[in-house]
Amino acid sequence: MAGVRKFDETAVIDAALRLFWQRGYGATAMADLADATGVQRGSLYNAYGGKEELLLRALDRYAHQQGGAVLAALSEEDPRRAIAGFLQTHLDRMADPENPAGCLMCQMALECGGRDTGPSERVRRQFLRTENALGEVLQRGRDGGLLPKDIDPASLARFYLGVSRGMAVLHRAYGDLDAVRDMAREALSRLDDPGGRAR
Amino acid sequence: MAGVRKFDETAVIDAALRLFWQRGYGATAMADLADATGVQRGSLYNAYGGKEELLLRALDRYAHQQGGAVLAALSEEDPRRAIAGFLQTHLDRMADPENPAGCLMCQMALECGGRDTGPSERVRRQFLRTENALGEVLQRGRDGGLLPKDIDPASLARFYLGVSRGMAVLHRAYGDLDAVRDMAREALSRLDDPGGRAR
DNA sequence: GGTATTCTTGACACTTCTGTCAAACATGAG
DNA sequence: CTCATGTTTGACAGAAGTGTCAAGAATACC
Repeated sequence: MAGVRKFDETAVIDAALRLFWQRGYGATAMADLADATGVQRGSLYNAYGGKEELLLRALDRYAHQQGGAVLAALSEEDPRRAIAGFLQTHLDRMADPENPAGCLMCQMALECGGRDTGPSERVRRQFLRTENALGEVLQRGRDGGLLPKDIDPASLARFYLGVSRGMAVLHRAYGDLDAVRDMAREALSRLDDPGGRAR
Repeated sequence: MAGVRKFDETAVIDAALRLFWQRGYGATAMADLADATGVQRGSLYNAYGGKEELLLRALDRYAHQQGGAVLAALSEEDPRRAIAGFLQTHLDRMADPENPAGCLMCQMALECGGRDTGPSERVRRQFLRTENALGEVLQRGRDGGLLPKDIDPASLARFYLGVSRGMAVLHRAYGDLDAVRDMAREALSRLDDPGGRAR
């Protein structure tokens, strides 16, 4: 093997992640990537083949970064605290002024969602992964008696997945966290148990 | 006044609405609009000036169409049924095979949400309108004793707005209504009152 | 050290999209 | 009927994006 790659691949994927997140996939050109990274367009084509592959890598990277925090939150034993932590993960990301508004995964879900292309498949898989992780937490909570017996873990998992998605939309639309925080709080109270309903 | 417009303006805005919804704003070219409507590109530029104005009109039209159903649902006296009807409105739209997946307003919120352009301002206004309508229903319900006194109508309004947004994301990502239905059901149960908590 | 392999660079050809315009056309108003 | 006004049409110029490639540069491997 000779002819070693000069540029920092991590930096390139990070830049792609950020640009796609900020401006959207369609509105980001290869030239923008080249400008942002200082890597020549030709090198990017040589290394990745094209824009879609860069998006796929950015999505994987994003999933890896965010997924770490999400899984950490969901590994909390108490199911309510786990779900609260899950929502807090998203709040934290949105509160970070370094990050563009919203959620890359969410935006690509909508922008690429019409066709069944690679990116939309990747997004779907990621959503399912999250859904499953949420479902396990809820199932465990129900089985352990920490959550009401009459909940439907799979259904609630989709609910919380959707809530996190809705939060991202509100964040991007409104530009602030007020509505996002409200939404998280109200969603969390779905698990409240004021009359000791857990049985 | 002479030189009368030949094409059906409604048909053009409808086509724009559909194309933007299906493919996204950036991925739709003026030529696509021209192809879809049979109207020459030059005529479209003459009539609307450019793509952004077409998006604005499409958004207004969409808001008008959807807003009608939403307001009708929210005019139901019983607040729970009103909220249920609100969510059902979105379910109905997504269940209609004529419609592209997701929600135009939602998609433009994300695609245009980074910059503070005309479209994103339009989306924000529409979101606020919906939020307010929801808030009034919840406020009325609380004041009338039909909902628990301890709810926060403004916060819950944002919650249900966000839920409807999350539903759209899930619909577009998954392509089916299963998760969407689950989400609506779970969100609605936030208003449940198993122990007669309304006081 | 030589060599083969891979990366980099800048340029090129091609496609797509935008925005504009002059000329032709149509029609309501007088 | 005539005219003024606004629309349609097709073409044009230019900007932006994509994908490719040959030549040059760098380096691991033998």
